[in-house]
Amino acid sequence: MKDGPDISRIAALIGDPARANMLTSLMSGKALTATELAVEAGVSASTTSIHLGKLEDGGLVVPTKQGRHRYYRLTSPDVAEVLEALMGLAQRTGATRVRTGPKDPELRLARVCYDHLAGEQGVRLLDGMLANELITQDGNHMELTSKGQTMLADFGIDLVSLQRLRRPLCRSCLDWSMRRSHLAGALGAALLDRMVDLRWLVRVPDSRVVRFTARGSAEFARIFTPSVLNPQSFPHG
Amino acid sequence: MKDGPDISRIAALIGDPARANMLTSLMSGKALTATELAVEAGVSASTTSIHLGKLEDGGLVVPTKQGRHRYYRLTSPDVAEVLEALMGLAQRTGATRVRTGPKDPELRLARVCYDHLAGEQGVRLLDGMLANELITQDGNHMELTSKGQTMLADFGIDLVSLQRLRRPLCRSCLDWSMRRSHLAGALGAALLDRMVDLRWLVRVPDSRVVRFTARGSAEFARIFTPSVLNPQSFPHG
DNA sequence: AAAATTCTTTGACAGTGACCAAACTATACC
DNA sequence: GGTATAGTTTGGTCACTGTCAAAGAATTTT
Repeated sequence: MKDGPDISRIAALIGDPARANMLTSLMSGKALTATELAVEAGVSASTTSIHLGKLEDGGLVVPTKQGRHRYYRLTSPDVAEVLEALMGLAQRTGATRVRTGPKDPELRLARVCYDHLAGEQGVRLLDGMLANELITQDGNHMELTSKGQTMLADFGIDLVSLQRLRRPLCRSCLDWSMRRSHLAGALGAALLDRMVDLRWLVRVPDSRVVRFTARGSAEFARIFTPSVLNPQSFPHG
Repeated sequence: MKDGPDISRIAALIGDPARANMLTSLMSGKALTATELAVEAGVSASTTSIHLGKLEDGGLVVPTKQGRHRYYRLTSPDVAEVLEALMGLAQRTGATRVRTGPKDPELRLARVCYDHLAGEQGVRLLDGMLANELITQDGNHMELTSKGQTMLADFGIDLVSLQRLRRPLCRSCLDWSMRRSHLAGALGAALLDRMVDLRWLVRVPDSRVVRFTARGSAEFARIFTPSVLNPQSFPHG
């Protein structure tokens, strides 16, 4: 009766605390060097090397050689999605980290999920885009409306080059803290980039947390909030 | 930088092959006894007992004492969702079971995901319901339309008692084989039950596979296919 | 009351895997 | 070319966990 793919190999990879820490660190979307990951995981360099080898064999991370550094990143947003799902279950079953840091509320409000915005604000973003009919959703499949295309072009996002990527433009990703979907995919990533460019938000160093600036917070609410139904004017910066 | 819940505990639980087999077996939605799970996992009764103790401590399964049997089931559909997500990743990273049985194509077509329909037909069901405007979706949050309420009542589903449950009525669940969402939640479960009652489909014993009967296949296509946009008449019985 | 069954506990064993320090390779900087 | 830095490999230790058989507890059947 044990039909389906074998999940134990992958789960075992994530099941080691040191490796889980490395993977969680990589959820910030940044590629990290082996040494940085060693510090995150709290183990020696040699141990880290072995762990990273296993993660690579298992297809969870991918190295990029750059000079004498090896930068590691998650293989794909799919991996990030599974990690988010696990975090959700871990939290609900009470397996929360003992030191539930002061960062926790900030993390719930807005954080990076691999390469796009997650948390309360991430969910709000997707809700707003759906309500404003910038995106239509049908199952897990989402599409940009023509209204959405105009709006995003105005917002400074180059849709043409995004569509040239092999990666799906819109995808939904389940949020561990909100239990709702937020926007992933190439568009989700581009939106995060653009908001950082506009200084709507700044990334907290060495963390997944992002902080909205005062102006960013106001603009974000004005433009991506469901109640707003009329055409918008966008900042150009 | 390792912000967020600790995922390694849960992943480690799933990471043991014997336990992974047990959990995968429980994806059929049936509660199984310790001995049955021992057979599935291919380990002795004593080993099974220890495994089940750990899974219980970890909050992944829940026992029900019944006479001299102990029936185990997954704690919640959340757990099933994580398992599905892991199966998806496992398959994409090529960690497929070596003996990729003949059941595989059937499994992709239609299977039970804990308590609702998954696979190609499961995805088709949700697509059809969205296209026919029986359900609206907004992020991960879905709601039944008034049209949907009428239709489902006609179909023989008691929405009043469903809504009395604590469980959300509509929920989407990501399908490992299709990479699309299918309908979970109380309604997803009720629909599966009803289709079994109507003998539209039969469950293959000791498996997650479900087989559509000839009539069931025709009726299902007629009623839940996106192209159908007009009011339907439903079978009663 | 005795026998059969379901499951847990105990005790013992084996294998695996995580870990580190030190030696080694490769790249970059001066 | 010599030295610092980044990462891997090697060798060895330690702890944990999965495993089973056999005995024990709980419950049903005869």
